[in-house]
Amino acid sequence: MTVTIYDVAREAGVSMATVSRVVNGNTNVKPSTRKKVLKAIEDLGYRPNAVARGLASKKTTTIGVVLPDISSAFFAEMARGIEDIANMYHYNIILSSSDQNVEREIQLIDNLLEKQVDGLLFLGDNLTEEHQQIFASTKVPIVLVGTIDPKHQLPSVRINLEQATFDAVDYLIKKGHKRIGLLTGSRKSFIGQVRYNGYVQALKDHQIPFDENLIVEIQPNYEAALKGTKTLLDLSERPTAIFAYNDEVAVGAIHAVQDEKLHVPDDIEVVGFDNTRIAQMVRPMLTTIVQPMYDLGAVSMRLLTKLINKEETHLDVVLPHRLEVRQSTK
Amino acid sequence: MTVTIYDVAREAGVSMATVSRVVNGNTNVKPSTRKKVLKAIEDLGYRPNAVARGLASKKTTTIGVVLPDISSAFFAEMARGIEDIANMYHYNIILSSSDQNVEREIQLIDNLLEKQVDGLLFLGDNLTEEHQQIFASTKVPIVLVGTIDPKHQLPSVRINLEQATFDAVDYLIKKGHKRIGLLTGSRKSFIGQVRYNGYVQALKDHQIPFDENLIVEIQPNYEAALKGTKTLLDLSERPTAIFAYNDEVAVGAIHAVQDEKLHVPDDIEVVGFDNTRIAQMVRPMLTTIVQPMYDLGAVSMRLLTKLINKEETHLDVVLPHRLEVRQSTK
DNA sequence: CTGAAAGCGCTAACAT
DNA sequence: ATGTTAGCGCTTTCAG
Repeated sequence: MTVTIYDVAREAGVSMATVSRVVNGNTNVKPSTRKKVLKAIEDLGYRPNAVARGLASKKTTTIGVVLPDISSAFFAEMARGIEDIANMYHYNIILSSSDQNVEREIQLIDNLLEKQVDGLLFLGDNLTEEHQQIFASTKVPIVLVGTIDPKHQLPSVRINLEQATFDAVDYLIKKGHKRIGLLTGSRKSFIGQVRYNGYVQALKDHQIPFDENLIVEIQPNYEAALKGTKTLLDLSERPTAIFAYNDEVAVGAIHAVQDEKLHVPDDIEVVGFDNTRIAQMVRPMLTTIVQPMYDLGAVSMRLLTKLINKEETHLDVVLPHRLEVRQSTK
Repeated sequence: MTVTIYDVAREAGVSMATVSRVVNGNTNVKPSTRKKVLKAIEDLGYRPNAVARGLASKKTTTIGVVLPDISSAFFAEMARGIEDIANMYHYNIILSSSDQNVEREIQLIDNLLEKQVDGLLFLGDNLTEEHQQIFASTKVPIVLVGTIDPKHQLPSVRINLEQATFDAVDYLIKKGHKRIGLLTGSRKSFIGQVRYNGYVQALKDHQIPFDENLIVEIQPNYEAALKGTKTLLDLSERPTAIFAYNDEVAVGAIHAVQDEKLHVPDDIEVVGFDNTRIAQMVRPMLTTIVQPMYDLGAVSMRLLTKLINKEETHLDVVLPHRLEVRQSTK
């Protein structure tokens, strides 16, 4: 039924080794026999079986990607960066959304490893003991994207999240704000902790008193942001600025402020995070921390190819971030 | 180095066939020997090699997905639907973005076929002769998502695009509009043609004269929408309503209108398409055609599993759409 | 309920 | 420059 390398060999009157050589672009083939083989391939409609090749060569040219949610603009953009570079190096990617569920993450990684991926890209806020364990169980190269290994043992590419958070809060403080609301994710995750630290550090540097009430932990989505902001606005002494976990949350914050007949940025200034497409698609346009999502994906994929090829490379890449000032701040 | 099924067999004192049986949950194994095998697996840290399994069984439990751009909210949402159902049936997905480039689409499909995917999901506006050809070259089940095969030979799941377009324009006409701008994609693509037809049909049904100037073909993104809308507004006799290709374009249209110091919906009404997350995250919130993106992905993946298992099933599934009226129309 | 043996389609030495 | 020969790690009859 299916035509194999063996059929091509017979048709072309050569051995399968020779067919394999021309298929794989090996130069040691006489032009005339190469032509014969190519013709046989064409005639028979031969399509190489990558699974067989993978078994024989122990390389699958596919890499596994585990991320929280592909439907999120943030991760989708990273995924695109990953894909483009993967493609450039002739890798395919197997994508899996984990919803940040540890058990599921582990299961997905295990599954990917069974599929013999040549490398693994992991995007997720938290690196538990279980993660460390499964990562240690394999020699497949792994790189962390957007996170960091608390133990600094795994390669990663990311921005300096604590610094970025610090920068945003520092910017607000320098504009005179003393009460800055923080709409953030769970402080139990590593990332949540890091961002919390950045916030606290900025306050400390300017000797501004810390108020627990100004910290609201939410799921990072629009609806939760609406509610979380309401909580902030209902405070007896409400904040004059809000730093949001990401752009979607920032948009929610703005709308919640507007719902209270207040004005952004005149009454309350809002700063987002990420600079996803939406940042420029709302009015007022968002002042936000620019995180180079596409590049994070692209660079980590590039790093992974180097690891796969056992090339020398930096193992902890920190990409630049910056604050883009637009209309949601004065 | 790597532990194989053979190692497990030796450790457990059984044959590899038996190990294979317990790994694959075959019932014909005595509980006591099953236990022995499980212990050996645990002790050795055995991880089945899916590539070898794929070669032997001719099933890879992975399906290929070709879509225009994973970083687009529209496709990312569909991808999530695909993924969830794929996971439910224990399939992995290999994702590839094509940028709607025909040559690249063909190449990606070919590559996926080499990888012996068990099924293929294709999302793209256009089905050329080349597509038909490569699809015909394999017996791997294929389903079209969001599009339709002009020749009605391939399974597909979609909404009735022409009807949806008609509905939106019809709605606008019934509100008294006679000059309705259409910000659309290229009419050369099959989809573009279908949507154009829906627009024209609605006009015809209400005996409203057609004006070519009201049709502006653009790339479906925010920036292009800004420009395209400007073109529309600069018309000597400008439209009183605009129907946009998708929500992002609609947002661009709204902002372009506002840039001209006009008001939405009072001066110009705007209708979007898709109902992506952004529709509710802008002010005014978008009136838009609701396209069930997640379901389109989920249902097509479900259909694909049926095809793979050679089960009976409908081959042309049309999912419902509807117009969600919000603030961008009066 | 369990084992033996023959592939699955290809790559990679090793010869020639 | 080309052919021969072992596997790669697993599934799947077929026996027993």
